[in-house]
Amino acid sequence: MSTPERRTRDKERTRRAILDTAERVFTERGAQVSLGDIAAAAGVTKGGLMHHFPSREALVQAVYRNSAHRMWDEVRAHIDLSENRPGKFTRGYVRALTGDSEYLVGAFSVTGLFAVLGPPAQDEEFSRRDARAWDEAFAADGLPEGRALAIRYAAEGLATALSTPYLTPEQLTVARAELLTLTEPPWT
Amino acid sequence: MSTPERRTRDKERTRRAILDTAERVFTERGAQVSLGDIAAAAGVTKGGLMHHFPSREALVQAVYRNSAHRMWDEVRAHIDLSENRPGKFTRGYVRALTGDSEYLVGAFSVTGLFAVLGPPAQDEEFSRRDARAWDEAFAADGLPEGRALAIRYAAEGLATALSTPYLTPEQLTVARAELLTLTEPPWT
DNA sequence: TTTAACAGTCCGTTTGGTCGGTTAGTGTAC
DNA sequence: GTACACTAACCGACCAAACGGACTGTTAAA
Repeated sequence: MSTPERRTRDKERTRRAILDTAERVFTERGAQVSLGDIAAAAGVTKGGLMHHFPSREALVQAVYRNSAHRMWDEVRAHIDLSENRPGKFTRGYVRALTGDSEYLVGAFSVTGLFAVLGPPAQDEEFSRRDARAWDEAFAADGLPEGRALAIRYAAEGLATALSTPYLTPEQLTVARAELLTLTEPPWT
Repeated sequence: MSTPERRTRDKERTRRAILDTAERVFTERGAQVSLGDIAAAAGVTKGGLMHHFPSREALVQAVYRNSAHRMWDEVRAHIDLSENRPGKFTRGYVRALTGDSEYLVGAFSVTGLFAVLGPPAQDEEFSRRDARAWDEAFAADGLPEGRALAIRYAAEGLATALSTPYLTPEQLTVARAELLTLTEPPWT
């Protein structure tokens, strides 16, 4: 049959399930959740999880990298290719981070969680490369550096605040509109 | 004597030492550090720590509240009382959060750490009140809401990024200057 | 002498990780 | 096409270490 039937054992399917579940559980309950809890939430035993990710460190790293990639995907998806003026990338960044995508919120939370407060030096080289890539993308966007930095970190601050119950949808809407306006001239 | 001599046992001194040490260790190594490690870093045994803070929850709550108070103190200290125009409070906020005070960085990190990703409902009522107080302070500052939100969250994003090695001092300086400029008219 | 700020020890629980066993998938020979 | 062999996905029981917290002892302060 052409329709991929449901098999009881599927390496890739299980791996994905564990990865997605781990990301969700991490963002919901913090970084200290146990492997047993993650495994249970993913519908596997801890032994099964250990088969796919030989250590906790390995799982954390996989979740982290996966989220980092999703960040890029999501931002690219929010770039309006028809815009032929500076700030295109920055606007995509703002739209992605301040949008209502549950998907992206998880990715950003995990990225921040492990980048800022997670296990030290868990994936240093990768983090450094990723940070540089973001810097370069913003630098190539044609906005004055200060303005770009302000907008960028405002978007990140908003994305972080989205995980709390203290940022109202109205505030988010207003802030988002302001950030998009700030990407347009005059910049002075 | 009027000079407070160094006593070998001093409730308040020890409590402060534990509190400050705990905050430092939390920001350095994440929220999962053990009480034993905190106690050792503070120069006390775990038993001694348990005498001052009967449970882990109690210690976390004390650190959290302490940091929240320090945030207010630091921001107030950075307000220029001679400014007689809108944005006074917001500028103080920016100066405090984007300054180079190691002191404040720790406070903000811990606040964010436990507010966003820490133990759920560890001090919910207090958090809610605190969040409302910040909202009201910004609302009373005379800036357009969107502009105020953008600046506020940019400052917070920058403060968060300060804990990482990926924000250069030059970037911080430029971003800080831009945020201060954004508090001034014209606001469009 | 009394109080309380500690130190030191112990225990039940939880955690990350290991290991041997079980069974579903897959290639191969007939 | 089906029987067989082999690989690997997955399970379940287990262990040593670490943890939070309770408890008892010790000693500086009042």
